[in-house]
Amino acid sequence: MSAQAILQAKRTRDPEATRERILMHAFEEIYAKGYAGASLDQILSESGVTKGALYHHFASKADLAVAIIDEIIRPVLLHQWVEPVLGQDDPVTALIETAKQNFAGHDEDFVVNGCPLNNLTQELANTDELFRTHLVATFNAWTEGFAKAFAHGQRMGTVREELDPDAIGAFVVSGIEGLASTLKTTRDPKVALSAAGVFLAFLETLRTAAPSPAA
Amino acid sequence: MSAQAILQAKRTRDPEATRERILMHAFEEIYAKGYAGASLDQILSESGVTKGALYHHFASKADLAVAIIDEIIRPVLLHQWVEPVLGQDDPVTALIETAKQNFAGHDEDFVVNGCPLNNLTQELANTDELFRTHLVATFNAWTEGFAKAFAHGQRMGTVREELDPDAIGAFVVSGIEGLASTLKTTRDPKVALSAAGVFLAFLETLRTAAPSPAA
Amino acid sequence: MSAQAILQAKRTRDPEATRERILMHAFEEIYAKGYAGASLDQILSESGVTKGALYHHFASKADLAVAIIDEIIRPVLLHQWVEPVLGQDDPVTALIETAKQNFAGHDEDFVVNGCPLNNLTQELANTDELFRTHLVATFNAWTEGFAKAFAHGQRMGTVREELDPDAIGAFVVSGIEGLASTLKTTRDPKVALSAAGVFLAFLETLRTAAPSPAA
Amino acid sequence: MSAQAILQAKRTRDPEATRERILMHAFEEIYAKGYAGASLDQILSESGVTKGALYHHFASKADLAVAIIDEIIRPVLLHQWVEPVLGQDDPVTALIETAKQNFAGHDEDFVVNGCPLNNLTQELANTDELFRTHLVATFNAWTEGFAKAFAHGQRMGTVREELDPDAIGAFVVSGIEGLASTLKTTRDPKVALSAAGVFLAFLETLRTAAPSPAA
DNA sequence: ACCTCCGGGACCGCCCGTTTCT
DNA sequence: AGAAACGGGCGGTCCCGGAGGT
Repeated sequence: MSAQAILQAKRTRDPEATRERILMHAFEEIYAKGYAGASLDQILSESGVTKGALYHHFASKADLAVAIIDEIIRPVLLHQWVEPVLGQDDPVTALIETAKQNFAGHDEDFVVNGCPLNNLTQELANTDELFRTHLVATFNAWTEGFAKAFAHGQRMGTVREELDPDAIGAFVVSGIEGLASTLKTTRDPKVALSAAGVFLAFLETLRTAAPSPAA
Repeated sequence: MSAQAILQAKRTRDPEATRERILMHAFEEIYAKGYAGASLDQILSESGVTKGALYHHFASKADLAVAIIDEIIRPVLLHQWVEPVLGQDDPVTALIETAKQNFAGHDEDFVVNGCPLNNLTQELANTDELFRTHLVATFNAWTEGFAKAFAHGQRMGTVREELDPDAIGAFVVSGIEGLASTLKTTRDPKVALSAAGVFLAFLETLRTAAPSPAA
Repeated sequence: MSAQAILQAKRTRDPEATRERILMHAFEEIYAKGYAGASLDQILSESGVTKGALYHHFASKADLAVAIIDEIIRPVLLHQWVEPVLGQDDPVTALIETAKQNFAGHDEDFVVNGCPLNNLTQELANTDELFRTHLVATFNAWTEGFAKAFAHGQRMGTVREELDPDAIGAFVVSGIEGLASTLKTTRDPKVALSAAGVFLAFLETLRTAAPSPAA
Repeated sequence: MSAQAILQAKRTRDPEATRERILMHAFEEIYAKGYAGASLDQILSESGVTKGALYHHFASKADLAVAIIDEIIRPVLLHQWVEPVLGQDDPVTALIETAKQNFAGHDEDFVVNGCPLNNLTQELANTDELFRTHLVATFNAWTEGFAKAFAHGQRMGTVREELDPDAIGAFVVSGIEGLASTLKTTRDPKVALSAAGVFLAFLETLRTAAPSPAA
């Protein structure tokens, strides 16, 4: 069989691609309407996939949601927030830059729909232990990413030594979630950005020595 | 009509009480399961009220949710967070005390179900303009309450003058929401409280030079 | 309100009648296709009733089936088999006559679909304890009806005294079920009737004294 | 191809064994849950066979059921009931012994699930002509087996001559089915055995004048 | 001979809302 | 003001079967 034939075959019968199609469209639908509000039929009709294919790849709607958390939300979150900061000798500056980009370069989706993790957390964390497990795992990965970054900064002498990296990591994530929630509520970037400004000002206080907030 | 008949009628025919019953049980159900996940039939059977009574008092499920936002969530929130701070000459100290109480004296509900406003915001802010209007109104009332409190503190000389009361108010609310979300996700008071500690430490920086908590 | 007005109102909104409509059509459908094979949507469309009405009167498909057993199958069975025999001084003769009528005057339904009790028993007795409870209750009512009739015959001196009424009652019901099953299988009244002939010949042996089967 | 490869292939590619696996597991599932209630997917997962293999060996679910009737139910039934009786000079004694064994040495399955033939008959005899054909063929084989046995007994002088072997055969099968149904309904061996006692007593009346069980 | 992947229909249950009536 | 009957539609799930591939 030639390489071309393989490619052609891939087009008509490609489980990986099918799974991906479902996953992406399901993410969009759930992101926009929430877990309970999302309709599998809607996801199916928009992705051009059938019931049979869906239930071949996922055991249930809940299983689909779990896959979205693990395979989409978590990696994207880590990519957007942790990667640019982790391993930097000056994590505070890196984090501030990252935050500015993520809040300023906000796509419409982020303003309207908020943070995907936060959405699912609010809706599902108290309904099903399965969901909470995967949501917590994502939250922890995010938190620990920041904690590691700050600890490295402490070793490098750019972050104040007396701080607890874990506590700061948790607070930073918590703050980001709060700001995302505020942005989604008000839909007014001005309000959100002014609140974000206070947040960034706080981040400055994490540095060692010189740069004080009341300079 | 005999006196007994009147009493009997009073018991079954009490519009205010009926409305209140519906409202309270609906709040509980929606608080626990979200708006989409809540079932009117469930609310009805738990409150011992019938469909007829429900639709006499409320035009629709959405109308019921709006009433919950306006008549339960908003007043409770203002009572718990704004009242203890508003008008205080040292609002920062008052806020810190309030925050400690609200986060430490956490009832089980708050740990498991999170902040009611945040829950509804995440689920409904992007689905229906009606909902968003009432959610934003609540958010603004909360924010402005803090802003006023800080402005008063500035006039009293307990809060640093160069700060923008509106921005701080928005950030504080945003931070509270984020911490509530964290608590709901992890269900681990230790994690949430360590993040909250950072938040409180930040609040301390809002004071004027000489920090006089018990002055 | 005049009597006519009441009747007219009854026509448009008559819960009893609606319940009855559902019950009858559901019985027909389940009788013909079995419990698992029966479709609620089919029952609804044939009875002209809607889902809302159905689930107002019955909690589930299972609940509907239970109502059919209790309110249709059991009374009809007792009416057709037990009533003509119970209290008769010569129950054997009465039973033989009844059996002849029920097997000979068979409607098409009985030949094709068999005994409703037997059908449901075969399908459901081992799947759900709820079903079995109601099926056993029906079976027992039938059996005990015959037992009482035989005991009365014994007191009247028409039934041989050494026989155990309960055992005979159970055997007679068992035999009727077996014959109904045979009729349903073969759809050949000749075969079924020749087997039924042996059954009736056996019943003759239950009498006292003179009339022996080999007379 | 190496010897090992051949062995490996043998293990996975053994059409007869695969067919047998499917057949046995399908029988168990249908026996327990009925035809409509049985799930092909369930059968497949329990037997470790795939859809492809199933539809290679059987054209449809119905075809599978037909194979079960012809290749499992019929031979087992004939083996259990007819073989011990056929060709015996005293078929009545042989039948009584067989019946005692089959009803007393009841395995749990038989008590709970009843007679496989009876189950399928009740469910399917009136839905599909194909099914009925095979069910009737099984029923007839059973009936005729008994008829032959009784005719032989008549020639041997152990069975009363004036009886019609076909009628008795049909009645006996009918009676067995009825007793099996009773046992399945009540799940109470006492009730079933007392009814069975009456049945066996009837069988005794089939003998010629001098009852010589051990002659 | 066998297997993964997929097609699409239909099922039961529930849900929100309305109507009729007291 | 409140109670009960009813209207329909949509929800997730599962199911039988077939097509494509090895």
